[in-house]
Amino acid sequence: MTANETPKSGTKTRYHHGDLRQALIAATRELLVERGAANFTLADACRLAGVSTAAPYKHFRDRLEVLEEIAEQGFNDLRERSGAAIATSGPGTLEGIIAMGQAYVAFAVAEPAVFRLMFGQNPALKKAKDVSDSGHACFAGVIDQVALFCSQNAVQGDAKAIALTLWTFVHGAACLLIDDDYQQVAPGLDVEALIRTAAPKLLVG
Amino acid sequence: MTANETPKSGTKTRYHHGDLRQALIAATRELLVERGAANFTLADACRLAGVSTAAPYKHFRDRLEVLEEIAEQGFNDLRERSGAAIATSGPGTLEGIIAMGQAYVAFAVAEPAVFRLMFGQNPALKKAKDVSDSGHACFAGVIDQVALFCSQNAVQGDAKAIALTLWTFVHGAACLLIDDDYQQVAPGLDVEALIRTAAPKLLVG
DNA sequence: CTTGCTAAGTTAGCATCACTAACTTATGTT
DNA sequence: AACATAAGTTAGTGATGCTAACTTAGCAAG
Repeated sequence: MTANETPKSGTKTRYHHGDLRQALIAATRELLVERGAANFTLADACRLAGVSTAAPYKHFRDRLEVLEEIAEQGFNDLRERSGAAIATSGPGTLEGIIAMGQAYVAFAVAEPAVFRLMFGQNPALKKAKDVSDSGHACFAGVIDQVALFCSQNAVQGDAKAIALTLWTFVHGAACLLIDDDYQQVAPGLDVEALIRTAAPKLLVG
Repeated sequence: MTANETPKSGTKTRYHHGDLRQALIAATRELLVERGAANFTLADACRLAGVSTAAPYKHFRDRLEVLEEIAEQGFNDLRERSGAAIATSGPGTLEGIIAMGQAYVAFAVAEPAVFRLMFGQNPALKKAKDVSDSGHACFAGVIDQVALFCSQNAVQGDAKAIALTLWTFVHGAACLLIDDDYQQVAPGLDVEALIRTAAPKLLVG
């Protein structure tokens, strides 16, 4: 008799106190922004949500399951942003590919903690099937898009290999940006320009 | 009367129990390899070194200071590896630049936890002056090397910008490799080949 | 050789955290 | 109106980071 399937009104109504599950996710995201995943404590998320420290375990197996859910939402978010970038810039075009790269970096900058959850090393998290599937779907979209460009522009060479190359570059840019590593050698670097310059080189070569 | 300056014999002799400072660093590195920085506990390092959990505070300010020292050693290690790669492949050559990139990735693969400490987000760690300086020196070497190539081969364009582009790509490859993200879309990818292909494209344009 | 200073260890204790168990509240159904 | 149960509570366990106060051991000077 899991009464989860038919909540009272529309989208978010749950039992007593409202939707604690989503409230905890929101609180966790807030804390992740402030202090990073390493220093985040579930107890503080409880305090933010105004519940006892035992309450989360009615909704989540683990401290980790909260992070899993956030990572999965992150992949959906990233896929939407990529899709939007392609849609406005034209599928299969150089501009579209570049816009996708910019969207990738923009996402990392907007949600660095979530980005690190998604791509950072966390074996327990990556083994979660939902997260793994979301990630795969996300990457598949990117690779397909690059393959489309290759076929439309008659670019020789393995489309998948090229896509991997582009992803590698854009991912590196995102990491170095959000981890403040660029600041050491090139403060105020224009990463958008960096991508705009490098993308065509890697695409045609 | 800090008696640290003139130890009894040569290099590592300290007071009673031997060199606990280095023993703790070694133990910490071991644990970092096994479980990553997030799940590492100082208490376990103490257990490995065979001392009480209060002992570290005679040698380190903090749990964090152990990590700072490891990060700093990591930058020195990376600089040595880069230097060796250049030395054997010829300074200012394409092969030299590529070898440096491979050395960067090889270091990340050999010491993923240390690599993450060095480049990952950890504001408290990056503010440590020793770590910051080591990092800067390391990057400066790389950039100089690329600049040398540019002048020797009469490549037009800003040498520093090109160096940043190369670093971005190689760093992305290292991250995606050690975080197991390539496995999702391209299991068994040959990263060395990826770098060998991309480097010339980014260098000349 | 003894005395004493002090670096380097110890045990004991604090506050916090993740998580569990057992109890209580309140909600929707019958 | 009664009840079954989802969703919350308090209380408790073991582990952690770190501190305070005590103990041990190495070195130097008298």
